[in-house]
Amino acid sequence: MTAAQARATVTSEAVVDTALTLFAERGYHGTALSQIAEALGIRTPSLYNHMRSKHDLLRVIVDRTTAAVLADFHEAVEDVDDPVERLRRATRVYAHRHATHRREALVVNRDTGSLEEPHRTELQQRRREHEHAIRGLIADGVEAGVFMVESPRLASFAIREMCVSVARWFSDDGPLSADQVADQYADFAVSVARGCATN
Amino acid sequence: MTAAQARATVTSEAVVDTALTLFAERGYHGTALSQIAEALGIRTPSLYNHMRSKHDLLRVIVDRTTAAVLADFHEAVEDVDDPVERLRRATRVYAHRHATHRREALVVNRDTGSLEEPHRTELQQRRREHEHAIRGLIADGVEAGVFMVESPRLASFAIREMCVSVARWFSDDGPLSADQVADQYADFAVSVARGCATN
DNA sequence: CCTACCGATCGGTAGG
DNA sequence: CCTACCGATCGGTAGG
Repeated sequence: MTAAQARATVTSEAVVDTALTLFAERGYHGTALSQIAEALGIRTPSLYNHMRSKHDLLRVIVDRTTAAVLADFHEAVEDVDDPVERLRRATRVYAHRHATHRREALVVNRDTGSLEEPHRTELQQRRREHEHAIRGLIADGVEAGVFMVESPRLASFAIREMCVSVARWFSDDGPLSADQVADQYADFAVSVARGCATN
Repeated sequence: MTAAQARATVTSEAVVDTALTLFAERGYHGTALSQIAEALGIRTPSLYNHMRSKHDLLRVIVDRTTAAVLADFHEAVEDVDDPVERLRRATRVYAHRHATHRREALVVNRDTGSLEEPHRTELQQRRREHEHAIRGLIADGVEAGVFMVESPRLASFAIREMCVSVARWFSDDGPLSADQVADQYADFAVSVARGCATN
């Protein structure tokens, strides 16, 4: 089921998925509902059988994605005690998600600002939660003497954005798999936290 | 000269500057010319005395910024031979620029895709030039035996985006100056390139 | 799922 | 620098 067909039958999921593709490509404000409808092979008003509004499509996308990021994190670090390994796993799963869910990442990072209140604040809160979690892992490692950074806050910013950026270039047709990229980025993250720049 | 005043006199630079602020805040497609005009205290059609089109405003912003990034780079590494110091200086100046030119960075990274051809391709070409330059520094260090990464390409992606992200959180009112942030990010970059994750 | 249609707003032009 | 105005398109509704 790809594009225009006679008397298409469309689901809510298909609408979200198509919105995801187009929002990622052109941005939320750069995408018209008519384009989403056309990609699904229906007329614009028919979309309203499957969604509340354009804004709600964005809200759903951002909501799901940030929830999944937090779930990933907790699953990745549970049952692991070593601070280095905890950071490695947390960053690996975060980078991995950005290779396998590129569209979601692009939309969240580009268009969260277009959310209306109270959604915007709620979502930023959830992203902050992930940032604080990563920052905590780094601070734990510093306390344990295995990491050496001046500011866990700065390091967490740098490490997280490094992982996020995978969404901007990763391709399934590229030379490296999502797993391979995630492993290397996890190494980058640990290198940053260890702080081996000064000799 | 801030907002609405009776019979304002506006310059081309003021229009670009105001566009920069609003594009950074709401995105290119999320900003109306009427909002730019209002911020300048004039009517929308009067903008056309100082610009060619909305699209051209974006083009000018992206064009200037990418040119400045390349100029920064070349000035930073000239007369430096040590590969470690070359990477340190290149990333320091890049991070520093993203702290001091936040709006420009946000617009370039968010809205370059909204440029029409041939501008879009031209500008991506210029960004690629910077990426290749950073990649080259890393490859030089690997060859010299001072850096240790599997893929200079991946490392350059990670390091560059790390620096870019400074624009997303830096504040003049924050605890760290642009210089201090730039120094720490340069350390992060060198740590990544040295590859001290595996023990 | 459709056609018909809404008010609002968009970027931009004419003409002074 | 302005007023007056353009066609196009926006997100969304009515009603079936």
